[in-house]
Amino acid sequence: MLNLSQIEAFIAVVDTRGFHDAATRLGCSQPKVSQQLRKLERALGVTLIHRDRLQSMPTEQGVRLIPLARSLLRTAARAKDVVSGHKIVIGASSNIGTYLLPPYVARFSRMRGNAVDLDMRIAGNPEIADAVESREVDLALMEWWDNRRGFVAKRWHQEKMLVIVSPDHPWAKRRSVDRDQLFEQPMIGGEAGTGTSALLRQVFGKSALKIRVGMNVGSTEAVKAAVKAGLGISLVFASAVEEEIRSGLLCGLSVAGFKISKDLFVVFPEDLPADAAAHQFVRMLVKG
Amino acid sequence: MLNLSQIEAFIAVVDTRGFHDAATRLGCSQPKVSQQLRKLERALGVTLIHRDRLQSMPTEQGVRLIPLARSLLRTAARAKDVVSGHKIVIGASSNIGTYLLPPYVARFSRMRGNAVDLDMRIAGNPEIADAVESREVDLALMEWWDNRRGFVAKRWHQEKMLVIVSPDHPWAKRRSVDRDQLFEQPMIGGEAGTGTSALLRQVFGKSALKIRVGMNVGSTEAVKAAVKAGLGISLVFASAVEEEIRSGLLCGLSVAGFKISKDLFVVFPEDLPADAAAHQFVRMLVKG
DNA sequence: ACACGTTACGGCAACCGTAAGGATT
DNA sequence: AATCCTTACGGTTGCCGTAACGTGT
Repeated sequence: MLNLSQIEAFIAVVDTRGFHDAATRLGCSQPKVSQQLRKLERALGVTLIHRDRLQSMPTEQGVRLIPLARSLLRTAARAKDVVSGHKIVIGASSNIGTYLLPPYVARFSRMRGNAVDLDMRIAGNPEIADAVESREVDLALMEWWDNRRGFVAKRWHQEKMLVIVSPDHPWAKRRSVDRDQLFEQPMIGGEAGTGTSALLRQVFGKSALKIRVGMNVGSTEAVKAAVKAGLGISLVFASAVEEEIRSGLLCGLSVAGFKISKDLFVVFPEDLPADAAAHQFVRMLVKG
Repeated sequence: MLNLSQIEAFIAVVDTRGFHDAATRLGCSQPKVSQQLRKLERALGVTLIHRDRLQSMPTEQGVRLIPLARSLLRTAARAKDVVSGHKIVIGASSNIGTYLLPPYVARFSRMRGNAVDLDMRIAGNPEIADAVESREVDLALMEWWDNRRGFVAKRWHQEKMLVIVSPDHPWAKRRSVDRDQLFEQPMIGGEAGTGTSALLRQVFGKSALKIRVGMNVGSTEAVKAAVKAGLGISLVFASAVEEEIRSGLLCGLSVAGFKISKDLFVVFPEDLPADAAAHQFVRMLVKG
């Protein structure tokens, strides 16, 4: 049977790129790290770390192990909180976690006082999907969910999406833009795996295929910066640009004749007990 | 640091509702289970199992731990497959892959949860032979194997072969046909390289040479369609025509005085590790 | 008395830190 | 020589199976 302290040693070596530093971080002797690694490698039947004088690097197989290893450690670390039931971890995709979640968390904390210790994990939508599946988080607020077995997904919010342009853009003074005009402009893409292209197909049908994504900058903050700099236009959460639109740093437009909004889901395990704190959070979301 | 074998013991007790049965399942002594549980409970600072004379049940905290514990075990079990990077790929000749394999795959998936990523490759018998030799597939289910070096072939199934005719055929009402009558009719041939002609020689000896193959249509689905259309008779897997015979679309006959059945083999590399997921699949096939 | 879990004990393997060894620059 | 990992060694720990011991039916 695999041993978590071996996994911990492996991750320490990966992070510090050295056995000695890994030992320091773990607070143990360096030969112990060597031994743990060797055992793990024998158990798995592969070399995980390429030892090098300058820096020890994971092998190809080691790289494949890393995400699984981190997941194991995070899940194991949660065991204490889970049995106590007093601490819950909420996962959220970047956009949701950044622009929508904070007020809910504040409200929940006020409701429950400090009876419940609340933690958030914000990451990309695909990472959060894995995190809820492996129980690293108790529930997840997501932009897109792929119906994995054993989980419930409920729609809890419908977020309006806005086309944004810089104040120098020809459309800056307009309130809306025609579909065909929109398609002519290349768009700046944000976070991957959030289902935005699926949403566009849903709204515009086949003609959505005409949309060109000129750049993909990975995060909404980066999208906003790129649009402000006049690099192009984009489509983002209304909540994400509320501030900039009010202060005139960005201009938000709708698409004439279309209502573009994204359904947001809360996802949790089917077997989440109804009296768990996490379940109360879900009810708060879905009701109000 | 949490220990996975403690978690394993916990889950075993939860599943079997008893320390003794848990020990049996884990293949260890019962006091060991007690000890593991006590350690886990001390580590988490709570009682996880309510010991009872009749059945041991998880406490409220224990219940909360269950999903996380199962997740940990599943993830840990995946480690080996993940580093290997090889999801299991099962090769199968068309007939086997189409008519026999699916229930086995379903059963294996249930056994192993989603811990193993299973893929199938269905192609002609010769193609599958090459695929297993070049390690494109981890194991192959075949109708015929030419004893290439470095591989093990085990018989895992004996499939009954039926003569099939259309419901309009003079033999339609009969349950069996004489050998000599069979030889008079030209047969429709199916997939090449499946060893059917060798099988016929084995069953009928030299007289099998009298068999004439009037058409060769390449696949069993095509054979069935041709026979239904009254183009001739054929000899196919009983499993392949079960449905049609039940519904009267085809009639199946045996050959009087002969038992025609084809041995099916599972083929895999000699050096396939005994603990590889693919090897477990082989064991499942050969045992049950 | 029986069924089931806990406690006690002892042998043995595994762990882990110190110290020495190797390899590479 | 210096650095970094591996190997060697020995004391200690703790694991685990057998056996004895509660405890409730």
